[in-house]
Amino acid sequence: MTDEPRFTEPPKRRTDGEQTHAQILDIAMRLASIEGLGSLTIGRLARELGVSKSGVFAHFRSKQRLQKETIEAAREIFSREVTEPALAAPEGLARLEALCEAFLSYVERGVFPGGCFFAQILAEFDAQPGEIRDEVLADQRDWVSLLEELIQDAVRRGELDKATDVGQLAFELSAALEFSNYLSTLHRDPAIAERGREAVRGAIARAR
Amino acid sequence: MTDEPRFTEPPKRRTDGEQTHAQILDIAMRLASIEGLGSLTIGRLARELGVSKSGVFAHFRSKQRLQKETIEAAREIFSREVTEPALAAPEGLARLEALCEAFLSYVERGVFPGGCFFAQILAEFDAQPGEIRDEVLADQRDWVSLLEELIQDAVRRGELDKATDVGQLAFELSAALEFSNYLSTLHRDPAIAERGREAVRGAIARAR
DNA sequence: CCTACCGATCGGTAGG
DNA sequence: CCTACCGATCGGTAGG
Repeated sequence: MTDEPRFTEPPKRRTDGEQTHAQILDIAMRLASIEGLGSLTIGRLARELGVSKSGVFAHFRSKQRLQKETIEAAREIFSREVTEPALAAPEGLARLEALCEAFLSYVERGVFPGGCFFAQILAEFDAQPGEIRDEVLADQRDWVSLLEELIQDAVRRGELDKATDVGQLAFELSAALEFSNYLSTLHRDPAIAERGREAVRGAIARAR
Repeated sequence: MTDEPRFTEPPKRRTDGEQTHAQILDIAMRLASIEGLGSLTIGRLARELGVSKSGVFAHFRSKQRLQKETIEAAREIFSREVTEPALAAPEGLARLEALCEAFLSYVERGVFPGGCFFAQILAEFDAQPGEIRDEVLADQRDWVSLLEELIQDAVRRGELDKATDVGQLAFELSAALEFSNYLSTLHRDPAIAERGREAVRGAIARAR
């Protein structure tokens, strides 16, 4: 691979070892979003970075550990790019709408080159019991909890109907967002994100 | 012996080679629905079937070919389990509803042990250009075309509103069905299919 | 369908 | 971070 633009270096000082560690995880996240977390190999990462295989291995000591740290690094990106911007919106319905828009924007902006990292590993590990699937389950629950919390807030404030089925609305919003992610990635067509936006608008309008 | 003419012999009697070929594809579909089409290996299939690696290899002559034939075999299962039963319903809205229900039932019945085969390879190959992705694209287009056709029929018959956005409704139904598949597979909770059913009912009700 | 093999790559270890 | 290595497995070939 060629040198790709990196995130601008944060002002804090890192040791060389910490920098390399972070660089490995950066490449790992991008690769995993495209080819899956199971297709990650230590040798491949070493080639991409131009170091020896055992040079990469030394940072993680097992493939499982590499996979888990890659998920953890992706969580930080997701928080920074989706959750935190949305939580900056005013509480209530506006914040719920901001979260949905932040997700669609994150897919459109290509934060991960293979689409949403967590949508990828959901489909990859949904039927493969083990520690990775448990992580996927936890992330899925956190996402649904966040959505339900924002929906509940909007209901409490009278911006959504008291009779709203909170779990059902969270399901329908998630379905629109995640399917939008898969189709956008497949077709590379910006019109797909608009389908997602319309679905989100419709689901929210019906709950008013 | 088998030298005598047999009039009772079913015409679909296969040679041993054809039977083995079909058995390999059967295991390949199941495995791919769980672990992905990229994780299929010839050696693994050989072990599962109790034959030699090159015994399996001889049937396909390349991994690509194995993958493509696996997709083709899965299409036949999908037709038999989802599309054909739905097309047996009366034309119009009833047929559209039958298709959605047939999909949810196919997921619930565990036709593939890892959930819908095509949802799996959609997520797996959406960002990996190549011949497999092209197959995924074609299948996705066929699915959307079928949905849109049934929606259009229902509109023509006055069972759905003339103002219905056909493409948008097809998107929303697909989103509910596919997300239902991923979550059902992840949680192994029958309540998820009900979320899907409710989402389908809602989307159709709004288009009436 | 088999045995016997090929070069490449896998995750991981030893020792520095 | 490196070289050098381990046994296992990969896709694929040769010859039967």
